[in-house]
Amino acid sequence: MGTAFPAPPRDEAELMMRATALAGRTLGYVAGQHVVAIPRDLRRAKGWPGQLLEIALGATASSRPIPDFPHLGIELKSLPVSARGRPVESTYVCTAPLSPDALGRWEDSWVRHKLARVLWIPLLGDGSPAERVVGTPVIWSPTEEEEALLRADWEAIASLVAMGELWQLRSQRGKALQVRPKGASRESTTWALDDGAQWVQDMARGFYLRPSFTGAILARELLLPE
DNA sequence: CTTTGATCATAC
DNA sequence: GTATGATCAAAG
Repeated sequence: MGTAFPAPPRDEAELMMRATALAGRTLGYVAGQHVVAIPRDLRRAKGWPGQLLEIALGATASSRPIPDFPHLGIELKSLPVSARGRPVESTYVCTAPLSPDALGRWEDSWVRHKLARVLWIPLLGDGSPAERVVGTPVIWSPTEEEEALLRADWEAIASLVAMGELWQLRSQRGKALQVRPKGASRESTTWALDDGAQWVQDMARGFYLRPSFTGAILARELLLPE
């Protein structure tokens, strides 16, 4: 049996060693190693795969707004993929603040910092959680092209927020980065500055990466046919 | 089949 | 409510 709660990895190399060692294992096996209960499906345990991988790899950030491996500056993201290695879901990045001050500039935005270095762990299979299989890990930082794409999408969104045009924050915007609802329900709200510079409650939203964007990363790093 | 809008669990 | 971990499920 493995250690219930492994210590954080010393460095990126050790993290990659651990991640590589998980490749080919089922989530059921990994859960057994760390004495983690397995849900029968993900309908009421949507974050389970990600949280299991955090435990298995020694992540420490928990629910704090910092990278999963703070001392390494690395964010961990599980990524469900099809048999052909294509992402089947978008990837949540972070909350989208709806006021210009909170959004800040691209250079010091949450999105840019979170995506500066990411460990992607593909997960294969769409059956029971226990039967899903860990894929080959990918450690990634945005290329110049990818950063430019993210920046352009982010700045288009930021300008809408700056003008208080909250109704224009639609999911269809953005080639790589989109804004979508993010909350417990459609009633989940957050404070926002509207076009009359008044503070109002508006639907809570988050930044997400489109599957085409994450798919291109996997295809390149794993030499998959696109 | 892909995308969008909605939703679930948990910590604080 | 804000943050983390995301996927579900209806619509296009």
